Amino acid sequence: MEQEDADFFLNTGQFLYNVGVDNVIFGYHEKELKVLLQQPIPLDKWTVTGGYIKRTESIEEAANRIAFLRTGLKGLFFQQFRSFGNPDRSKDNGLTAAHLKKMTGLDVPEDSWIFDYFVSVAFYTLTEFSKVEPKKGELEADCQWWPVSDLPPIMFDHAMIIAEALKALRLHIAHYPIGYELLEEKFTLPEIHSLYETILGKSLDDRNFAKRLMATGIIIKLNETKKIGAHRSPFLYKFDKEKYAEGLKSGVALAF
Amino acid sequence: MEQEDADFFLNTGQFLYNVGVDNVIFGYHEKELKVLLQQPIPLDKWTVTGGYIKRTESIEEAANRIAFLRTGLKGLFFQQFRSFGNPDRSKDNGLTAAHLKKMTGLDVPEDSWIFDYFVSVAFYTLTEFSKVEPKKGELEADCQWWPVSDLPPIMFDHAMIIAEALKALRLHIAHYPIGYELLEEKFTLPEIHSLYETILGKSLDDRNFAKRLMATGIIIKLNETKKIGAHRSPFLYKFDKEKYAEGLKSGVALAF
DNA sequence: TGAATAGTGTCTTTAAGACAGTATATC
DNA sequence: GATATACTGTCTTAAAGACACTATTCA
Repeated sequence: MEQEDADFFLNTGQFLYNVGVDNVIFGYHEKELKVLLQQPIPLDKWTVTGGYIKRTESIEEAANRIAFLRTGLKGLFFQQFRSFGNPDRSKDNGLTAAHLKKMTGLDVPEDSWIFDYFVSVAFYTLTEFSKVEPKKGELEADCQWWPVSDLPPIMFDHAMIIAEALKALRLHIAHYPIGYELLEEKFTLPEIHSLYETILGKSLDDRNFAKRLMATGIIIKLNETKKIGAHRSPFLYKFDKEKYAEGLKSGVALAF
Repeated sequence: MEQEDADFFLNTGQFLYNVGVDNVIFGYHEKELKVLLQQPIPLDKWTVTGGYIKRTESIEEAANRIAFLRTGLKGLFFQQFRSFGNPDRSKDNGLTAAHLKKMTGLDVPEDSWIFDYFVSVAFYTLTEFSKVEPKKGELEADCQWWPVSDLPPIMFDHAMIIAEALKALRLHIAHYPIGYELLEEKFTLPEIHSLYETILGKSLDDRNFAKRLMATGIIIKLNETKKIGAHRSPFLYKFDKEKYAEGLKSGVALAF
């Protein structure tokens, strides 16, 4: 990848300058909310996954392409929530051409465009993380899931980006349905209840939760139960696709 | 301005490439909601006011600086609402180097950075438009207020940007206090009532409006009345600065 | 039959929404 | 006193929130 690298660090015209995309990829599994982070180089600091925008694609397409590189998943639900830009945000004294050379052997020009002032258009997305095997990029040292409640040291302003993403997600959940990407096709009431509790970070009264969720009409009770352990079998539900799509468009009232 | 122009069109390093700021500047005055638009060149098409980001400033600072250029106002309330970016969004066959040359006499290179793919970080802001004398830039043909309900032909994707800004403003109004920038220091209930009706584009029951607005505590009734025509004099109110600031931070319930 | 989880109904409190008559100022 | 606008209170309805018992499964 010698020549490609040289081209990349010089940016021969494939990518936009000074603007990129950052994806806060949230992953849910069994009452745990995690976020996918990567290590740009072997430092004990992490960033959200992000990348550059090709001249031929929209910012949304860039976000999708970049998320696919790390997760192997396509067609995720994406939500743009804010853009970040100031001259100091990409400054981190750990990330220099010299350190990159030392750790990776790559010759990166000190004035490479990748060290320039970048405005970041930030998106968040949601997935079921047990299905995802994170794939690190060639220029990254690592890429893995971290619990939202117990993050490692974060580089740049990415701690703020994650915090804002979580805020946007929690606001979003009050106005739009959520869960399609995070649950099996058929799921139980306790499962979706835990999902909402985990994302919102607080407990929700089970009776009121069920009452209101059913009132929206976005889920349908099935005539099957899920066999679990030595306990009463819970009924299975599925999303009403049409009502769900309509809720995504025009909103639902779910202010838990 | 010869040399400066040449420098500008070549971008000698003062501005970021491929990313800029667009401001949807809303103006309110006597029950009318307007938006400040400019004509980049003498075409019968208009854009929202926008500009480029200096390498030394944040995107918020850029938005403030650019709004100041057009309105002469500083310290406006700004709200970032979305970023727009796709390869085709800046394509408008009316805006070419040849046409610019013809209309303005300026020699703009056909491959100037200003014709490139731009990601736009969009903000909206609010002001009292009767106090503002719009100032067009040197490269613009015109700059003036247009009623939101009766817009001229709009260039690029700026009709969508305006529509999204209005949507964001109307959503914002339900969660945060508004009006500080749009009303005199002392104002009457009917005045703020009209303001909300105008922004929301619908009529609000006067009794319920007053009840809820007072319940938030963000306005204080004064012991003065405003002398108007041959009618009962309405009481004056002012914003409770602290409650207002707190409402901006943590939100208020004003879902009209 | 004990342990663990599923599932649901009612009451209270609060907020939203609809609605109309009295008060005040000026001419 | 005619007119135009300011101002406010009550009732109804809907939603939110608090709360606890019964049902099922199987070890």
